[in-house]
Amino acid sequence: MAKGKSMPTMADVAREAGVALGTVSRVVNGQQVGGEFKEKVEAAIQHLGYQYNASGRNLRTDRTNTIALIIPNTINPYFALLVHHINIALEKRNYRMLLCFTEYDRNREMEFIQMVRQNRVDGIIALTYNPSLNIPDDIPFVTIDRFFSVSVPCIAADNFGGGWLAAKKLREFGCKNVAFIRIGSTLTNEPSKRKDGFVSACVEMGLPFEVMALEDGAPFSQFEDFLTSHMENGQLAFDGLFVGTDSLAWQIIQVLKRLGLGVPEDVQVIGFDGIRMFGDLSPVVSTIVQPVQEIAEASVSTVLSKHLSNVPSLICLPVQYTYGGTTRE
Amino acid sequence: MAKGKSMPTMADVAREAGVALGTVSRVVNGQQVGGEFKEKVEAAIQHLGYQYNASGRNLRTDRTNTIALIIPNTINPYFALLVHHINIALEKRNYRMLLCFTEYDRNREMEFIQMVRQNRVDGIIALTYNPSLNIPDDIPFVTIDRFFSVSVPCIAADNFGGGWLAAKKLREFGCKNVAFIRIGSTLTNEPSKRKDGFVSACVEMGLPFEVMALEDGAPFSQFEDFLTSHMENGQLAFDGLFVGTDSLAWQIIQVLKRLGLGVPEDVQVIGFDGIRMFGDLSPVVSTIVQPVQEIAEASVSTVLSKHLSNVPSLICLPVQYTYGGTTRE
DNA sequence: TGATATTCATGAAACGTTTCATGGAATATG
DNA sequence: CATATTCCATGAAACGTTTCATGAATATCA
Repeated sequence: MAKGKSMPTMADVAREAGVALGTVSRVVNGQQVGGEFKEKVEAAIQHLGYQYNASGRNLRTDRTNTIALIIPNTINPYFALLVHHINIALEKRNYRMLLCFTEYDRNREMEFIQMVRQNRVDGIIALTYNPSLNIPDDIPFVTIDRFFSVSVPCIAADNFGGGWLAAKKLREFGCKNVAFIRIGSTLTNEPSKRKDGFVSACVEMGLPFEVMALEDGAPFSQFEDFLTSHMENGQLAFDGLFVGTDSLAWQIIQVLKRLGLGVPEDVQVIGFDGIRMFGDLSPVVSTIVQPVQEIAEASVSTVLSKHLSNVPSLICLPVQYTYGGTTRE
Repeated sequence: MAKGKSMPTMADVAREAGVALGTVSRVVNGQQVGGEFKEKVEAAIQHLGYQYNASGRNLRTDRTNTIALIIPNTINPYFALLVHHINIALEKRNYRMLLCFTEYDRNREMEFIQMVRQNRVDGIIALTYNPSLNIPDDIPFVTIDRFFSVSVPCIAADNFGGGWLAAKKLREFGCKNVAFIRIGSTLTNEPSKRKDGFVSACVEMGLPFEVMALEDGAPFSQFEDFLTSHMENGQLAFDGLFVGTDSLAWQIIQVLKRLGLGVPEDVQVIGFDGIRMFGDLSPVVSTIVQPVQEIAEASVSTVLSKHLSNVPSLICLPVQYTYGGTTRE
């Protein structure tokens, strides 16, 4: 390791400044130090180009100022956005992020838990699809979008409210017959409440609805079958669709177009997530936008809060509807 | 920090197993240890649930098994993909990744260099837009897409070849009049070679071409002006466009459609990067695909190679054309 | 002025690991 | 059987920091 042959240490600084080791430490950490001493130490630090060694500090304090983020990947734009905002929130507090990509692999998740323990992270934020994950009880642990137990705080969007809002919006746009479409075995997780909110609102408004749900791994063609089976001479039985995620919504829209249906003229589509093209251009579809920044901020402040026991076990953050071209404006 | 009150150490294991500290260390590190001892130590490790403390090891060895990745953000899909593959390449080698998002801010970059030095990372991989970045010479340093000097290895796609390929493809599709469009002050960087390759191929093939380049921060409307100024009774002067990035290509396509031009019927468009919708669906536009996985792998193996001086100063990796619906198939 | 309180630099200990010199036991060699 | 050799567990030192008890110097008060 070409690591500068050997960087100066506090001892070097102390020698150069003619003070004790502990004095240097207090200067570096911004604690009370007599003016004259402080100047000498700072001069020596400048002169030697001293940079403190985090390894030494970590060892001594048994803290690393690092939070592990366990997440499937960074390819999915929703995850990418989450990583982004969590990093910002951590950095603001002078924390580092240790990223672990699970790729939805449970074995990898287990190994990560072990690895981050070896690295003595100060906390873990996890977005996992493994309902039987063994959550360590000796490290502050917070989940996103997945509820495990009342002793593990969960941060999520208001999925129920999002589903509700989607139904309201479709009604507002004049829809007479709607459907909810989703994929993924998320039955016990927070995002499944999107359906509940949607259904509740439809019932309350007396809006006829149908639900089409596929388990993880089911062939996408089943959606196509579902749609075609609800068509009669070129007309779809639904004039409004609420789809569980933007990604799925996009795929559904391709199918609709292939079936000769216009979006939003013939059928209006609302997705969920708030994905934008290239991360910064306009939203891909009309959608219920997740409050990603707020989720990130809440996750970080929760995992870092010293008294984890006083913290709510579930935090739901408000969502918004955004127009993206697949509904009437 | 609720860190398990105090996790067992090697000393605890040694005591439990009735052996010396160093013996435990050698078992943990898989070094030669007599069978009987090894068993006893492993039993004690199991029994105590011992996990080694990386801080102690880092301090002692002056290595952290961590590489810093300095990159603008993870929102841009190209960056997200890069982060993804670099993480995989590092993990394969039992390295961790310390992520630094610059948000294109030079001050932040400088602070990161300092921070990663404090954290004693074993190397740095950087994708930076700051041509005057002060590159440390005591930490292995590798750049992606930006060439600094022969002493700093740069890994990049074959941008020249990509531009060349784009021109060939447009010609192959029957284009008679083409243009290159780009944005960004990348004049001294690798991606600027996209233009060079494109121009060279056009010249060689005798294909008439034009170049429209905007510096960073210029208003996007100038592209619109450029296009409209090259229109006459609803016809564009070009029947083929090569655009510097997929993101820009997407925006240009929106403008073309607004101007009543069909893509690819009236004008064919090729982008650069290989961005896919939602990270995994089909490509957004026809494009020259960056070999992201290869770039990641090369960056990691280069930064970790012990003898950085024997390493090429520029590594260009081959690109591919992919159909995405904005050219004839 | 003398006694007491306050401030703050000092020196040493401790964090958990790796590594190195030491030497005892077992094995090989003559 | 004596000596040389190998093997490998041991104990201690070291990595760079923070923190704590100590005590000297200064400030406060009667």
